[in-house]
Amino acid sequence: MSIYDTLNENQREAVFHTEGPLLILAGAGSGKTRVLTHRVAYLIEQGVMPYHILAITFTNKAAEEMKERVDDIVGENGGSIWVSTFHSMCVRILRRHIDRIGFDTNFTIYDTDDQKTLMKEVIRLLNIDTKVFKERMLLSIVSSAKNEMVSPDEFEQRMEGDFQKKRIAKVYREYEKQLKKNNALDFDDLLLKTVELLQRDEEVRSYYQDRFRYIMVDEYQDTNTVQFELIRILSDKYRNLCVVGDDDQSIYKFRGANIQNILSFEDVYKDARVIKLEQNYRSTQTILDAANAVIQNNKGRKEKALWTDNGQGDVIAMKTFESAYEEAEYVVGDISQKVREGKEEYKDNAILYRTNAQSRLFEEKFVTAGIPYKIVGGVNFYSRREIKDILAYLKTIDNGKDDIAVRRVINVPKRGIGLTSVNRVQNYAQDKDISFYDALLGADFIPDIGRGLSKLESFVALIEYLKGAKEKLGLFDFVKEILSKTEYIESLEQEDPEVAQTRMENIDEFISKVAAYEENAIASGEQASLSGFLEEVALVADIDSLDESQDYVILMTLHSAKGLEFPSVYLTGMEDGLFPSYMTIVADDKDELEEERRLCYVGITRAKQHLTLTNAKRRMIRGETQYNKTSRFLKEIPRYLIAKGAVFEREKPDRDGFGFKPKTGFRENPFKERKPIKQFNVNDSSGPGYDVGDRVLHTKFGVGTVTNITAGGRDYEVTVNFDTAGVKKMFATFAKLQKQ
DNA sequence: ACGTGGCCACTTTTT
DNA sequence: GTGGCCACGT
Repeated sequence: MSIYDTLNENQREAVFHTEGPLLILAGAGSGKTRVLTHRVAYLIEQGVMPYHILAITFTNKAAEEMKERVDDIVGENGGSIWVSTFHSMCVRILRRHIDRIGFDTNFTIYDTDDQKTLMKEVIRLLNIDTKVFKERMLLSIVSSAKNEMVSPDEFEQRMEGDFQKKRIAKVYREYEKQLKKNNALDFDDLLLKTVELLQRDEEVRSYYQDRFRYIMVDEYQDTNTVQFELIRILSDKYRNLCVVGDDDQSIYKFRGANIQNILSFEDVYKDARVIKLEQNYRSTQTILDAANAVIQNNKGRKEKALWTDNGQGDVIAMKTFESAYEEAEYVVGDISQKVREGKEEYKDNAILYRTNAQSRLFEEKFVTAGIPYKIVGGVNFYSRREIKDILAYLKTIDNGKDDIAVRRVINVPKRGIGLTSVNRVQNYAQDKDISFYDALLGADFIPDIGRGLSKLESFVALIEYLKGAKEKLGLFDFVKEILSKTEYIESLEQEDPEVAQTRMENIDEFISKVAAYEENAIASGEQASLSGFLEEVALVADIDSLDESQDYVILMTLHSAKGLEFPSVYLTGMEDGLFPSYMTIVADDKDELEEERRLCYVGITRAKQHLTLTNAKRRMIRGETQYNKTSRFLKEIPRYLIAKGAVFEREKPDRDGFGFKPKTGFRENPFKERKPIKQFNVNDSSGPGYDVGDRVLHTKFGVGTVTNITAGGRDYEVTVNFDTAGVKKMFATFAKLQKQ
């Protein structure tokens, strides 16, 4: 009996085929993760050093899971294999070697917001008319150029003769120049610069080629041109490249994914072995039939048909509602009922939708019904204002060349440095061709700076002090020091007491993340560096925070759902104009519609047992009521698979036990016990109101036991071991822990 | 220097 | 319905 006995014939073949290029066409739910992990185990068993194995996944979460599962099979041996996303792998390589192509190794990573700010700057510098070229559009053009590995020079050549487009080439060039000046890379650069480095530096190239003798790439259908080039170079010496993907699940064309990477893999690698995995272990036959029926309407795909042993299962539920409001009410009520009857847990249920905006109605219903839920995506935690402010301080201290970060915090909290002063510094820096912060260091040479000088000097003194503090303190204490020395919290309260509460909760969560990062680093014997933390933060996706051990209903877009599975799936907003989106309908572009259809296919195949499809006749979009028709994708599902529910009537929700509170009364979120914000200066003898050993309740982390309390200068620092969320350190003032 | 009020564009999806 | 931006007033 070996671990490979549980695999089917095709899966085994994929596991044992270790030498040379291999394409695994893995249909949804066909056990590709099992194949990949077993393949790693097999390689190690065959005597391959773990050190020589590289596995690339789509998200950090997938990478974590894979590491765990490999460890389960081969023990800690798996520890030294590289499992990471494209982006984190590139960062790791670049941090070591990017100086060889003329960047500092402590570069900053720019997120979408930073890119926007930078682009605005470029637009200003070049006097671009934003009526003609929108910054959004410019960014997307630059991004696709980078994804296609087109340099500014090439771009300009291609645009020869078109005056307008030549202007875009100028924008591209200037944008690149600014990035370099700020010692920053954007997301696309992470990939592009790595390829550039490998192409240009023979020594680095052969080092990594020799290191990564066995390379595996998951979700291959969503790789773009640079990513393809990257793995092509890396695998060029040993050619042991195994890619796994499903062309029917390619949904990131808008982000540069090149479906040709998978469709023509066999043309590029003539000796490639191709293995199809068509047996599905996830869903019922009914669900698969529906998925197959939908996807069959696409033309450009590799023919395949999923099948399963799982049996027919339930028919698919389909409900039409008068309004989106009723749709949400039904879904929430249905889940609530199933849980009450003990049929399922909350976490068995996922609500999927096309656009993030649709989450709002569901959220409202969940709050009133008192049901735990988790929304994935939407406004990224790290792009909230207060978090970006703190991050900008950290970046300023970490990389003084990052002008965008410095300019963000120079007057936050308000310290009387206005636009005029900032512009003077800016112009001076530009003149002398030095960074913004370097200009501040020599502020007394700046012409006309006048009364602003003392304020600038005290800002510089603050940053310089913090730079010193960074060396002496651990990361956690250092972040606390920043908050205290800048008086950031106080300024929040002063500015707007209403939202200060939420912002402080976010800051509290951020601090917990810092603590978690530090503990994690110490546990794995690494150094908890500021740069390391910033890097991790820049590369996390919201989906990475999904925690299967927590019992909550999960809400997310169809895009985020890729790679996941749930016993019950609600595919909501199945309306023409919403899904497929209005844009793709009017674009009248077959390819775009096919991509939407693949998205539908992804959604359907997330369901293991129960699939519910819903739509609403009327819904508010951007404050306007729209009347949409049933989604064309719904009509592609054969009728016999569907139990069609009548149009929803408001049928005595109370007797049905939907459990909704009457509309009047009880509008407050029951999770949030509002207490007056406790002031700083807790130097009184009362303590935080609980003690070591007490059981306490936190709004986000649930119940836990207090393991430590230390009195800081102005606040108590509490360590709590939460039953589900693990150990967290936090400030008593933010945490608002309730003694149980 | 900084706050405010009105106008506008925006929403498809994200590492 | 919301957030960003500009113009204006203090």
